[in-house]
Amino acid sequence: MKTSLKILEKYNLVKTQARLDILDIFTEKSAALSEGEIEDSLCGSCDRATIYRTLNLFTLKGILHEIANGSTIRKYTLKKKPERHLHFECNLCGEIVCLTGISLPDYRLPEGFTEQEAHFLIKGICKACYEA
Amino acid sequence: MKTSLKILEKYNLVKTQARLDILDIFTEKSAALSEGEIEDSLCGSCDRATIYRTLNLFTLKGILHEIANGSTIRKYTLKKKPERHLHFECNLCGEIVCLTGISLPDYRLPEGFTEQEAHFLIKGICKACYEA
DNA sequence: GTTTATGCAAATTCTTTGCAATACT
DNA sequence: AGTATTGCAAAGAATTTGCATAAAC
Repeated sequence: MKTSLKILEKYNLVKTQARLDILDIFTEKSAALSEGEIEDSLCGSCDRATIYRTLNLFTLKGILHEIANGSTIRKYTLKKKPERHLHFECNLCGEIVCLTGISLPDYRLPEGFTEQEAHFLIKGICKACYEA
Repeated sequence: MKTSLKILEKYNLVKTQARLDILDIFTEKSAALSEGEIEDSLCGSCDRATIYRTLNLFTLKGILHEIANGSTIRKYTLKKKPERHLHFECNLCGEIVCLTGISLPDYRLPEGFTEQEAHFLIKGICKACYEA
């Protein structure tokens, strides 16, 4: 069965075309995506409001994960385990990719602080842009 | 001489009241600030557009540093050395503070990737909220 | 006196919401 | 059939911009 369908079933969500289409994009692309990029990929087959509502729903359910980037445009990726991993945002092309396979730096929070999520973002020049 | 005045001189910027006032707030407060919070602090003595223009100018000049949080509201702090340090955002009160004094062991980026900035954001419950 | 910054208002961009129409179970 | 989702349009929030006025050098 298709991955996207499986995800909707796992989370007990109504299976609609919009949700399947949006999940398809995320399972195909490894980079983080914004609402606008999804809208472009779907070529108008799905309304902007629906995309926003779907992104919010998926984030709430834990299917997607919102990247802490320095911009006002929200970007999302499929949520992966382990939760704590590095993201790399290219200052030239703007792509945000997950750097899996890189061990995270270790740190200790001060007394009294409790960690719930960690967002590690490295900004710089990605391999593709460097070689271009 | 006042710190704010020194900063403007160091960066060769025209010394205006708005810039001094905004810098004063940053030197007094340790938490990251948004345009809205600065506007409130200034009680209308400075226009919204001016605050935005000033924040952008200071960021461009390297006086301020934009925090990579996951929200649509931009927050800034005075730029400190070392550039790579942890920020902690409280999920209850929303405050973002710099966790200086926490050492970040090294990590290695994959071949071909060049680092220009690192943004490490831990989200959770801050000490003040935990104790309240 | 010239250059640069500010204030105001309007425009842009990103995101959310109300509501009737449609799709899903 | 009944509930949940979508599309449309309008509203909202954050940020930027044009232009005349005011402040800084």
